[in-house]
Amino acid sequence: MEAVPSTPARIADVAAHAGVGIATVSRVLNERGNVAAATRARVLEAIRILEYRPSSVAQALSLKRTLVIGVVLPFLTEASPIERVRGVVTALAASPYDLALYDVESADRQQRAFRLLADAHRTDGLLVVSLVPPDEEVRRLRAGSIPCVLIDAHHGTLPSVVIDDIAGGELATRYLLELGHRRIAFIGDKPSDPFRRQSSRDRTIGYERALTAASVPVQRDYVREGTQSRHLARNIAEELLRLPEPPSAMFAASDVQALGVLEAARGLGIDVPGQLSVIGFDDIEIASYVGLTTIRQPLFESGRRGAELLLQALQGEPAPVHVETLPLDLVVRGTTRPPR
Amino acid sequence: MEAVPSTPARIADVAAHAGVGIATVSRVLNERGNVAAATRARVLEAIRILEYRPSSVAQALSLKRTLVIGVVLPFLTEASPIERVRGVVTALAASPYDLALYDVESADRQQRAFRLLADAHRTDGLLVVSLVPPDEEVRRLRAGSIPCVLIDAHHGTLPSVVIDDIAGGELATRYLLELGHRRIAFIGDKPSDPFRRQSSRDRTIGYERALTAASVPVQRDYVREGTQSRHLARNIAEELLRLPEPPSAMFAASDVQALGVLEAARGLGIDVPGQLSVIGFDDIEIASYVGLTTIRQPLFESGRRGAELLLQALQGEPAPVHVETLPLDLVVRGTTRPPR
DNA sequence: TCCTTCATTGGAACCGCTTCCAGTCGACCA
DNA sequence: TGGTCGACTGGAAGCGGTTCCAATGAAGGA
Repeated sequence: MEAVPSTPARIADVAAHAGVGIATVSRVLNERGNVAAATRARVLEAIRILEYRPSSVAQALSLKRTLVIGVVLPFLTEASPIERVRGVVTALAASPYDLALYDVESADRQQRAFRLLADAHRTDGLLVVSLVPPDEEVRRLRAGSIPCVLIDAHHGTLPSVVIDDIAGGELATRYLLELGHRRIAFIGDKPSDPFRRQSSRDRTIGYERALTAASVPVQRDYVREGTQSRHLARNIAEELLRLPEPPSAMFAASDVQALGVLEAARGLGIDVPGQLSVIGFDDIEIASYVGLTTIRQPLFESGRRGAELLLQALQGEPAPVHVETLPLDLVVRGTTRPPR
Repeated sequence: MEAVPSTPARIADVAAHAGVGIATVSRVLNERGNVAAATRARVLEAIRILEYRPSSVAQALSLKRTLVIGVVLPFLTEASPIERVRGVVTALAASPYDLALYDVESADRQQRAFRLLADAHRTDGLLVVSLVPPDEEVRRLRAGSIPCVLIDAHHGTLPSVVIDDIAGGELATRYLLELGHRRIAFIGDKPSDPFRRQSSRDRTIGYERALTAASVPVQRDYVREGTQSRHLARNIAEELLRLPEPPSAMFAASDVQALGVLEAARGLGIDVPGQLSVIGFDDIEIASYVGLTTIRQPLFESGRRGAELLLQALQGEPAPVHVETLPLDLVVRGTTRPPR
């Protein structure tokens, strides 16, 4: 039985044990070649005996890279960001990079996270989800030459992976229009939300555009906003359904909100899709369970793709500041039907 | 306008700019005191001008701590681990620690993750979720004196945060028995799953124990196993419902599986809870939406608590190898009712 | 007035690894 | 057989911090 040292071995210990210089050990470790087979064997044996593992911290300092990729995102609470993270994890699995997660629920957390990450040392690259880093931090990142890819967000000088939210809003709305609906309500994010997603606003634009294209006037009281929560969406939907002239269809800017709508309808004894059609956005896991008609956006894929772009940039490839737009699909399930 | 240096400033730059030694800058940075107010001001000014941020990598090397906590977990795919991670994130938010995420979907990923983490340098502490690290790695962690807390898993020599799965299984089953059910089926995880959770097996034990206590014989063909997926659970539930003498109630080892059961019932036109009662386990977000009766386990809390214990250990407090058992609650909603 | 005390300060060692660079030495060629 | 070449090898200089320790000098006490 080989003795286990009480303190982890350092490269010098290995060198001493093998009777070689530390440079040689390093060469063996990094397969730099130029090491005699016999020497190599002795070193490997010493490594085995001492259970030596190089300190990644020391390597990071020496090589000026950490092999860590930071992922900054708000709303870890929700289903869709999680799907994106899964995509990132998958893409990173085959790489030597670790993933550090920064959830920013509040504005100051956000501040802190970016500050931390822009310190040019903690991570080699950054993936920012559904958030636009302040210009100041973008400048810092650039100064530290830390590549950064945005997912579900736009910035003039950063590559990003997005969907066309306007088109998505149009797609959903047009579908409802084609079914014959004319009284179509929209439930999106609240503009006052500091984290308000651009995406929600764009979906609103798409919604209005589709209505206009179909010569259906946009009614102010059919366009409502709450935060990304089922509960709030439910309240809003209830209000809408109690209107003198309630909508015959609702387009929610996210599936989570659509669930709130369904709940409201259920609570009020309103049949879906008999009396009310509902369409969501995202196609999260539960959507298929509930049979929700929705616009599918490739969440998992967005994370994977973003991570791939970042890895490329990390490889030194000249990752152009390009915007990659992922496709959207209308997924028709059971919550939509022509109006009576 | 102050010039922004092209390359990030190092502590020596600050020292030079302020006309002091680097030791003094470090003292200011770490508020070690013993620095004249005027000197301090000059240093701070230099830091501001140069936009200096200490390199955490260099600090890590020098201080022998990384300020990173690793979280290892399988099934990032699923709702419940995510809830736990949220708890961890919350607990860590107030601390100076970052969170590195290691998702282990396969056995070799698992191997790799533990290997990486036990290298004694990458993280200061480890949180392992729903997984038991191999003894070999536990030894390594101990050798590197990296504290480790288990969540939803047991190990003789490591502190952990768990629930009493046996009691949970009993609680669910007893409730069904009290409603008057006698033909109660159980759907759990497959034993052949390499990641199979101990928890599922324990719930089975609780299930059997409750039946036995009520003098209801355990029927082999009422106890089924699949993996943690809605789809498989659905298939299994369909089989059960097609039995000559189908169960009047089903206890699923997780809410996700319970959803599969509900789906099966819906597909077969079987009314829940009219003809079939269903109870799940976990109380994930959707459960309340669907109105699923379930056993609530504090997922978020488990992550928070685990992180707290780890932080304590990191503070040098003698974290005893204790097992913290979190409480379970029966949450009665709409999917259970006495049999006809 | 001289010495001790103590707040300040900076030099230098060290954390553990990579790598440049110079030195060794046997092999091969003319 | 002398010289050149090239495969190996190890010393030492960073990477960017922290901190021990000695040095400086002004203030306080005898």
